[in-house]
Amino acid sequence: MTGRRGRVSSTLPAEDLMLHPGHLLRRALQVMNLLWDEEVSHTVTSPQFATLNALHREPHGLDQRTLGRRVSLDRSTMAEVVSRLSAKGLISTERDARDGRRKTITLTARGSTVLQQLIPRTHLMTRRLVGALDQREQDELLRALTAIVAANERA
Amino acid sequence: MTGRRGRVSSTLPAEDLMLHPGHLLRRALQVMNLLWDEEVSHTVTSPQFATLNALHREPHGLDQRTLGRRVSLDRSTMAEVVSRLSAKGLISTERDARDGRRKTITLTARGSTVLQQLIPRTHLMTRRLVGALDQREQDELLRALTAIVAANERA
DNA sequence: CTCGGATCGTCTGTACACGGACCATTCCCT
DNA sequence: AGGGAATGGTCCGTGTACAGACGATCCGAG
Repeated sequence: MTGRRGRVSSTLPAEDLMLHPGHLLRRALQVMNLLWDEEVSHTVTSPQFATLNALHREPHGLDQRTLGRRVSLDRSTMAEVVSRLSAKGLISTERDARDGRRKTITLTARGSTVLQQLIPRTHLMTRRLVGALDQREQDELLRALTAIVAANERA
Repeated sequence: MTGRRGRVSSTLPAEDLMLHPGHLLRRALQVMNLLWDEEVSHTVTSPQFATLNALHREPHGLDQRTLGRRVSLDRSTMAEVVSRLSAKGLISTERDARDGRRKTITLTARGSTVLQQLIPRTHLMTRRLVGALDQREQDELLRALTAIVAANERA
């Protein structure tokens, strides 16, 4: 009998990763990215879409840091995303006149058009992503993910 | 009245990303990675853990491609993960004698020890990750993520 | 007005993640 | 046995993702 007392030298069985929410989150995101490519765009990624969306109806634009907070990207990553969107002509950047540290990011006309075209496609993608779930399960998923994110808003 | 017919020139309102499962998946994974660092390990990442775990109780080892399939990593990424785990001495690689194309990956004694130490920590991490949900909600989340992943097993 | 701390953006280094091109090896069919 | 297709690994390019160091700028306390 492998008792409860003393050191147990035998190794534990391998973990079933399918029971680990963390592992499943990674896999689900992989699926999402796959569907994004198929249904939404080959050129604009989902973080890029989120960025364009955050700039929509912000006539004065947003500085890079604030933009990052809105779409949940850190400084470094936001800088790269901004650089790529800028190269594609979907946003324009300008140094803030009042605060020399800040960079003001604005949606270009082309960026706005692209955003409008992409929005309905994201909904199609989402339908495929959660298509295997019934309405109640979809609601539960949204609630659960929101709770997880909200519980770690700190920092 | 902005009618239903004809081209609508007015722009649609910005999307609320909090209602997009795709966006929430990305954010939830960010939270997971944060908690992983705090609760599990600063040196072994979650894909690395998944890799070690897949090798557990595989005395003959696995080739890189099969390993990748088990943990859901493509060839390129698996190669890098293997390289890093190898550098840390947690796995060992060897050319397959029978099939010169294959590389056989085996868990080292040190890798096995590290894996055993990490397993209980991953459970603590998971508890924090889904701590805001009651048991039923946790089950629903697992079911939903599993369904999403299973629905895209193709390819 | 000046200096010290806070803030913004940049840059570097590390790590996942994937597609495509490429080479070596193996497998299968003739 | 020979040759073409399939397979395994590598390498390159692109794109998130984040921490830490750094310089420029701003802001508030004295």
